Parts: sequence; C-alpha cells; structure tokens
Amino acid sequence: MTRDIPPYDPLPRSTVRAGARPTARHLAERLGVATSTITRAFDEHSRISEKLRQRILALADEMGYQPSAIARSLNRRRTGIIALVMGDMANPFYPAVLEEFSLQLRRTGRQVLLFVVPPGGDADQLMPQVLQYQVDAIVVTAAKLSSPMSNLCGRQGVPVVFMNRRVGDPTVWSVCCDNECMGAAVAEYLVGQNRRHCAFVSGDLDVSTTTDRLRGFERGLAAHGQRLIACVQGGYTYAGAREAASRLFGTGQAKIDAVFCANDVMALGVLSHLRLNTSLRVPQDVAVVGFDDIRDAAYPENSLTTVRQPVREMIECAIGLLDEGRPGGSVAQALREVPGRLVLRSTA
Amino acid sequence: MTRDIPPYDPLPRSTVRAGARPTARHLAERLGVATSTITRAFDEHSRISEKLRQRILALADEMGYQPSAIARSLNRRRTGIIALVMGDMANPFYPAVLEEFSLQLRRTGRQVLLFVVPPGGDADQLMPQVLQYQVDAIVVTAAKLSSPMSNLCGRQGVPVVFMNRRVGDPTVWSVCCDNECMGAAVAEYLVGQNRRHCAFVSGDLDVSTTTDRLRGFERGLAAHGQRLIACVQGGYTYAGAREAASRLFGTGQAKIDAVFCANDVMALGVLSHLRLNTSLRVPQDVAVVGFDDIRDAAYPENSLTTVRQPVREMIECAIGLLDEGRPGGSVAQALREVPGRLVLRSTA
DNA sequence: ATGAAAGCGCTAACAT
DNA sequence: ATGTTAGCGCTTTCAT
Repeated sequence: MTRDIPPYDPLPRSTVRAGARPTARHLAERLGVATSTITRAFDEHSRISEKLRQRILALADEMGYQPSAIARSLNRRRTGIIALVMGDMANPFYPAVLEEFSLQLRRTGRQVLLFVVPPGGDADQLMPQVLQYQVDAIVVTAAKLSSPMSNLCGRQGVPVVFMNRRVGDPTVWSVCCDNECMGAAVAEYLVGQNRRHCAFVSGDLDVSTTTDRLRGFERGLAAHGQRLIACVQGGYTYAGAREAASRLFGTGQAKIDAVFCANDVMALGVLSHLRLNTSLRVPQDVAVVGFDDIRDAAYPENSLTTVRQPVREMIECAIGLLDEGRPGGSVAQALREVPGRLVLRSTA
Repeated sequence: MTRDIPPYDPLPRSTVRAGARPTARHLAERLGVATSTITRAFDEHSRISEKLRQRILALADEMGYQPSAIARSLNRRRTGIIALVMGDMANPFYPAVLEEFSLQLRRTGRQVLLFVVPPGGDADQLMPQVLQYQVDAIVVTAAKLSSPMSNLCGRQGVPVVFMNRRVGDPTVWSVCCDNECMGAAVAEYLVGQNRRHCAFVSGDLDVSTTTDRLRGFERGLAAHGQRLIACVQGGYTYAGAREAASRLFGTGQAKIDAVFCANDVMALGVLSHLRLNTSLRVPQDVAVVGFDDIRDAAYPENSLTTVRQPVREMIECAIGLLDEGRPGGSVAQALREVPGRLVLRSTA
C-alpha cells in the first residue's frame, strides 16, 4: 500500500540564504558595534553592559548566530576537541566507555572526535589525521600505539592517555583498573570456594590487561600453594572463547573446576560452550568468572560472577589527567590504578 | 581612521619557537619558499615541481609538520567533520552503526564528531554545540530532533540525515530499512508456519521504526484474515521486554504462539523470560522474531530468527546523501529505504 | 612554477 | 565599557 505523493509542497523556502552563516561581523554592523563586543557578549567573564549583551544575544538568536568554534580554536590554539581512539567496538564494554566519556567531556565543554581502529589495524595509521585536527588531547583505548607515534604526539605537545592499557612509556598516562590485585582477588575467592583446578582464558598475550590479570591470578593461587592448570587463548572474543573452552573441556583433559576469563565477553562464550556442549553444571562442577561487568553479565540467564571495572571513576581520572599535560616522572607515576570490585552472582 | 603610516618592518617576525607545532611558515622560511608553496606540496592537484615537493615533504616529515585542519577549515569553510548524534548506546546495534560510519567516513577523508544523547534527553540541547563546530553535515540516529532545530540547521546550510528514523519533514533526509515491508514479511512467514496467535512487542510508540514495523506486521496478518492478539510496550530495552513478556504470558492470558519484537534486544529479553520463567518451548510452543540482527542474535544459545538491517548499505546511502545538500522535494523524496532480509534461525 | 597579498571568523592586547 | 588592531595558520586569487 503506497501513499500518494502530495501534489504540492506548501512549505515555503527559508528566507535566509542557505549556507550564509551569520558572522560576528554581520551582528556588529547591524548593531553598530565592534566585533570584539560581539565576542564579549558571549563570554561570561567579559565586562560588557548587561543591556548591550542582551541586545546582542537577542539579535544572535534571531539571526541564528553562533560563534564559530573553528575560528575561535585557531585563535586560541585550543580546540576543545579530544580525540578518542578506540578499538574493539564489538566488546560492549567499550561503547559503554565511549558513552560515559562523551557525557563527561561535554559537561566540561569539550567534544569527542572519534577514531575507530579498524579490526586488525593499529592506531598508528590514524595519528596523522588525529594530529591534523589539533586535538587538545588523545585518549587511546583497546588499541596499541607505537612509541614513535606517541613521541610525535609529545613533540606536538598533545597529551596522550591510555585507558585500560598499561604502557611502559613515562611520557604518556595510563589509567587502569587494579588488574593484578583483582586477578589475585579472584584466585583468593575461588580457592576459598574449594576450587582446586583453575584455568585462565586469556585475551591477546601482549596486552597488559590480560597479562596483569593473569599475573595476579597466578600469584593468588600460589599464595595457597596452587598452580594454574591451563591457560588458553580466547583472543578477547566470544567465538574465540567458545573454541578455547572446547579445548579446555575436550576429552582426555585434566578436570577443571574453575575458569577465570580476561573479560566478560569471553566468559559468556565459555558459559555458552559449557551449557550447550557439555553436561557440566555451572557453578557446581565448574565456576566461571569474568572481568568488566558489562550489562549482559547481569542478565538473569547469565548471572555472571565478574570483576566490575569502575568505568565512571576511570574516566573521571582520565579526564583529570587531560589538563595535567604530560606526565612528569617515571613510568610508575604515569600510571593511575582505580580499584575494581568482585561482583558475586551465580556462576562462581 | 588610520593613524600613522606603519613603519617599515625590515625584521621578519621570528617564527621558530621551541616546543611549538611547526607551521607552514616555519617550513617556508627554512626552505626559502612562500607558504603557498607549502600548501601546494600537500595538494595532489597543485602544479609544483616534483623536486621541490619532495624537498618539502621530506622536511615536513623531519619536523613533524602536518597542515592544520583547523586553519584549513576556516579558510575553505568546510571542516570535513560530520556530527553523529546518537542515542541508545545500550543497544549493540548502534555501536555497530557507529563503527561502520566511522570507517566509511574516514575512507572519504572525513571525521566523526560524536554526540551521545544522554538517556532521557533529546538531541535539541546538543545542536548549538554541534553547529558551533561548523560540521559539514549532521547524522542523527536513535534520537529525536525538533523541527525548529532542524530548521536552524537548514538556515545554516547544514544537511541533516536521520538514520533509522523516518521523519515527516521534507527538509531532512531519512534513511531506513524497509520496515513496513519487513514487518509484513515476518507476518507472512509466521502465518505460513501455522502461527495463529501473534503478538507484538513494541518500542516507544512515537518512534517510526516501531510504528512502521507494527503497521506492516498487522497488514501482513490481515492479508491472511488474522489480527494481532496483543501489543505490549517493551521500550526498546531488554528489561522492558522481559516485563512485557511476563504480562503477555501471565496467567489467564489468551495463548500466544508467536511474538514479533521491534528489535533484537527485546527479543532476547522475551526469550529469557520464556526460558527462565515459563515452561513454553521455543519455537514449538512460541515463535520469537526480532529485528536488527545484532551480533548476539547469532550466538548459538540465542539463535534468534530476525530481520537483518543492511547496516553497510544504509550507511553508504546516508553518506551519499551528505554530499547532496538538502533534499529538494517532498517528504517521500527525502526518504530512502534499503531492503532488509529475514534471517531464519531456531526461534521461529 | 612560484611568490605576494588578502582574507576565513574570531579573540586578545591595547587604546580610549 | 567599548573600539581598534593584529594576528591564529592556512588557502586562494592574482601576479610574475
């Protein structure tokens, strides 16, 4: 059933020429004032008579005038734009980070220029574009950046903050959850629940979040005289973790009664494998613990025990660092760790 | 009135300050050429001797020079920035859209300035900021924009494209999946599977995607002499849909043997309710169909039958429209529909 | 093929 | 309190 196309479009054309954005000069001429006065009307802290300011603001409103952030940026050598360079949009943790970042930054009058790292690519290729836009700072999350590139940012005076990645470079900030501590806390908890055969499902082994969590986990086990039974690679993805789980629980394998996964997406993959392809019960036969506390972890059919990353606080911390310029001292000083929290649900 | 004749200034302003970003002027002085020559070296289509271009590019590389996109934008009155105004980051469909948008835009040398609409807010409040940044176009998805605001964009010559929202405003573009057709296709399919008691779980009833899908669904049922048994509100969320399902399948309700949900997130909520809180089997007793085909829909434990939205094509279409300026004719001409596809899995 | 000069729209320093 | 002026760093005529 198609509707008829209306024979005639009653909407009048706009009276103002499209593309003819009003400028401060237009306002200034209409009011017989200087352009700098227009600027002042839009600046809280400028001394200008309240009456004139109101006249200007009223006319601006009528003409649809807004000061150009581009011209202002050129003049002030500050754009108010923060680049967010982000990989792995497939992991719901990162969209949540992105949302929070965007909301918090806007509260401080700044904007997000988003760069998604193509799957399999790295952030280096994007940096020339990022730098061209004269961003005030760069936040990198779920992506790698080579040190020549972070040096280039340094030379241009642009601070770099890594979120959820710890890098051994004292010229850039890192903001992380206390991954190693939380790894140990998970071990502690599982051992306390009488788990004796623990396995780890890792992300990529050259990423600090995985290695820190693993190190903490092993340390926690060691504190109770235990060792890791198995460590398999799940590549931070659901599908990768399902496969890893099938290796872990394949025939002829040592029995495993607990699996700690380097993130929730993989924990859900492991759960899926256990439920669909084995007769093992969770948590009776096998405990499963994730990391992040993404939204889906709390869904009743998952009810995943996991480590919550304090996203809000991590982002507050990161945004605080943006105004600090570049880190001043050692690698240790350039790292900020925000405490995570073990959230107990039904899977462990 | 001018004052004195400006004194001859034999001393060129000294330019190279340590720590500052290099500018075209720095390069020009180092090489003894004009700044316009620097510009030419970075423009493919400029006539400049290849030898000089190479010298310039080499020095640029050495000094870490990149032309400032901000200064260029001011001059050209085009920023290369597209604003993406996005609500509902909690629905994985939108991060996927965002990722694809970002990748496709970068391929055409444009950047994404992201504005996340705070939950419960609307896009109107963000528009002043968006417009200040002189974006070349605005894409709105999963959010509303009042028509005074879209008029303001129009007055400033900024094209607006709605993604996944059909709006009755001939001055902005809309890009949608053929929601109504696909709603009818779902009805057709379910009736063909001998379903006789169909229900619909809606999103917000003032959003075109929901109403279009619903209208098509009812039309498809009517074509076979059937009527919708129930229509409940799930608010486009997982939790909302779980509740809606509990109303739908509560005691004393008419028996329902098929549920069509206005998106996948809600379909997963309905599935969760059916599996955890009822003894109804899917698909034997109840069929469940979603919309979007988000990643999770394909996970084996969900295996959700759903309508795939052609995200790639929709975005190609939207990006194509960005260069068309504003729509020229009627509401119907301002709407682009891209065909969806029913993906059969295990739930229907 | 290259240079000189005039801005893009705004802000800040300095005058009045 | 308001006006004047000199740029921010680049692109774009227009010369040469």
